[in-house]
Amino acid sequence: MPKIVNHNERRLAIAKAAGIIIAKNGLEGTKLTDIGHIAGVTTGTITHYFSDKDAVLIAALEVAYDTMFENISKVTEKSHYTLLDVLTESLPSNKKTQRAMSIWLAFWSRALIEPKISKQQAQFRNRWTTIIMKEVQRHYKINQSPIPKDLNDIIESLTAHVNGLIIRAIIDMPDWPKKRQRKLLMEYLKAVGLHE
Amino acid sequence: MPKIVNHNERRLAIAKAAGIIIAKNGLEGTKLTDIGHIAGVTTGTITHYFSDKDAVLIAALEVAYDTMFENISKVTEKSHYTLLDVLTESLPSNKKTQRAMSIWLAFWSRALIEPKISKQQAQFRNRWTTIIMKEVQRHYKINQSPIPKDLNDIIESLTAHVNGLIIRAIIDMPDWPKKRQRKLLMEYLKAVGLHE
Amino acid sequence: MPKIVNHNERRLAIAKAAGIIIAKNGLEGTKLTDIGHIAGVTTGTITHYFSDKDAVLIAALEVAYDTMFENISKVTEKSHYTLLDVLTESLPSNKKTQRAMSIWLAFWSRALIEPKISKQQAQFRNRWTTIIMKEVQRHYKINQSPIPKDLNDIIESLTAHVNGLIIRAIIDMPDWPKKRQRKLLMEYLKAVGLHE
Amino acid sequence: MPKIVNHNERRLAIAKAAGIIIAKNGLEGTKLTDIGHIAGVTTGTITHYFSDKDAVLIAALEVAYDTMFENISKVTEKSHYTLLDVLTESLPSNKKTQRAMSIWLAFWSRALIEPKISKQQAQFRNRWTTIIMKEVQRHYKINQSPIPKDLNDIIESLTAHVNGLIIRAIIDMPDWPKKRQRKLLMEYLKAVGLHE
DNA sequence: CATGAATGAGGTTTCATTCAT
DNA sequence: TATGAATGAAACCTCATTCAT
Repeated sequence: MPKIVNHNERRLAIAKAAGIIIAKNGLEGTKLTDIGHIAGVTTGTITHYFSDKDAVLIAALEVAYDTMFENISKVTEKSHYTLLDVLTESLPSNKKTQRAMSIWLAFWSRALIEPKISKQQAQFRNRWTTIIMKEVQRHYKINQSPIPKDLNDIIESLTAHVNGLIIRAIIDMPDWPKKRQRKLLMEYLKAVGLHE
Repeated sequence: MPKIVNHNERRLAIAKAAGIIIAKNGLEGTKLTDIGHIAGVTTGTITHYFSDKDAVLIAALEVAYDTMFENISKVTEKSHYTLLDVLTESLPSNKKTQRAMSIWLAFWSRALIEPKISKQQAQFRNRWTTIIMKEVQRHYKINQSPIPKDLNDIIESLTAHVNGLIIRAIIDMPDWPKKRQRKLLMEYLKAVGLHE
Repeated sequence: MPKIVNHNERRLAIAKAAGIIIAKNGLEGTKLTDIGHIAGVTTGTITHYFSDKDAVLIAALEVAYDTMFENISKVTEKSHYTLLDVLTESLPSNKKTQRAMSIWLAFWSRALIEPKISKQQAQFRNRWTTIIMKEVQRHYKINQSPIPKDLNDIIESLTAHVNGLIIRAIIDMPDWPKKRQRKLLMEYLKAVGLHE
Repeated sequence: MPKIVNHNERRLAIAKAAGIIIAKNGLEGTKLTDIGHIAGVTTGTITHYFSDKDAVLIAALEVAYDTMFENISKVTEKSHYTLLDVLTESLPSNKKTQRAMSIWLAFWSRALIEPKISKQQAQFRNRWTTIIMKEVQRHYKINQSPIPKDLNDIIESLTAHVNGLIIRAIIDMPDWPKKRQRKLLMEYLKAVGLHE
């Protein structure tokens, strides 16, 4: 009988290791040997679980996505929460989310070049848009406001603003503690009628 | 007898060639040979004019920055213009600015890793903040509004929003024609009392 | 409880699968995983039945040899046949023999390097020479000709010629249909007094 | 001013080194590092002069071809020579030609797989056929014999025979000194009316 | 000063073999 | 006995940098 291992578990472990290296060294500074070193395996093992180096990187991106979505879920499962609470989870407020955002950021420029990454990003954006759309509508309902006609643009604007805050926060981390991130986000929401 | 050429001119030509390649292939897909091919020189010549590959890349980034600032200057030199007009120049509205923004985007993730790039980005941000600060104050003056106490946060929020719009526009270019970029920016400015 | 299978049967199945891959991809393009794929087993199973990759390849060569010798036997078992009939069986006239010859050809250059392969080839050649020697003597007997003194050289020359025809036929297959192969062989046999 | 080197000379030196390794280790046992070791350069230099490993191997094959054709030319430039003399030059009679033939043999099986090699071989065969055709016609003229109708088949048969002798001689070198090679070739030529 | 030929370190990837079950 | 997961050595190739002219 052959060795029995949990295929998905090992894939996940390698993907997580890849995420650590990507956040630390950037996408082009990520070497398979370094990933293997963190994961405790050799490069041969990595390519046994992934077709390609690219496949490893994409798996790391997926793990980063999942981290964000899980955080959002944790909030929306509660009985009382505001749109601000949901969106705050999308900001790099703690070490874990910071790393997830760094990984995410690392892929942006590559998405411009490689269609495979571009598709992956688009898929993620759709997931995010769907969630936010639902939460924004919930906000209007709770506040008994009518749903605006240009809802799509409101969502796009909100998305852009959150993206912008993420970048600013990640790049100038010391100047952007969690409180400030949340405060600026709140000001924006107030201004566009999404907080009260 | 060596060819006599203008040192700075050749540096600029190489930096521009580098920008073309970065916008096309991304930062990690940029090879000195490709840059040389565009600039009509070989790698030996490039490293003769630049200490390092990194120096070439940074020069390309500076050229991209200059493009943006020049565009802004063109607007502010006019007699009548609004804050919206100024900020619109910072969006990837035409081929040239799109390329400049792509280059800029390519450097973000690297700024997280390399202090040299990080410093360069910070320097650029300061320049930008200074300009925008002045223009925002001009807006309040023209509209005879008092200058808010949290001016810094307003600038930061504005910066974040513009950054976010740039990313969204570059990554999903076909869905983001110039008009839509400007419209969404205007909505934001109205919401935060920086337009009309 | 392990599966109960016939050891020799599985070895043969794997060797045949190896032959298919060798004919298709050449000796250096032959991977154990591909052989396993054809045979419906994994590499672990292959190396369980064979000491070595080389052992698998040699087994494939043996199968190819056996194909040729079986074909010859089928002819010599008949009551009436000529030397030409026997030799024709050694030419790549149909799909099956073509594959056998391709496998055989693949091993030639390796025989120059590896003594193990070289020995195998020598052994095969001896078997072939013995058969041909017998058939040539039968030819002289039937035609009531005296046996020439330089019989060995005649056999060698004949062997060389057949080898040469095989190569030409395999490499330029479309130009070498069965008829032409047989015709050219016949011309040679006539010229050296081994036909009619 | 850049370094000045003779590009073709260095390519040739590397190709020759490749030929030495191919003859010694076979095609799949040929590593770029070994070639570099013989040529006194590193792998980087090799790939600077050749696009690919394949390109190096093909260059080695071309050098082997040229060796054979040069030997033939040396004979045909003399005032008196026979067809046997010409063909003898195509046999692996000395160390140098033995190596050339070993290289040639190494490529046969690969020609079945790779079209690039196949084309190269076809090109070589055409060159050889042209030469031999001319020499065979010269033979008939000198001997005042009419040119047979099936000249093409005669050439093909002759080619096949020479190929066969080459293989036999290379594989069982100790048993095939130059004299024996020439003797067997002569017997064949006599038998088909191409010697006297 | 200016160039491009040459370098070689190091990364990804392949694949026969090993070993735990 | 039989299997397939895991390994890791080694090969090719890329490309920034160096150096001779």
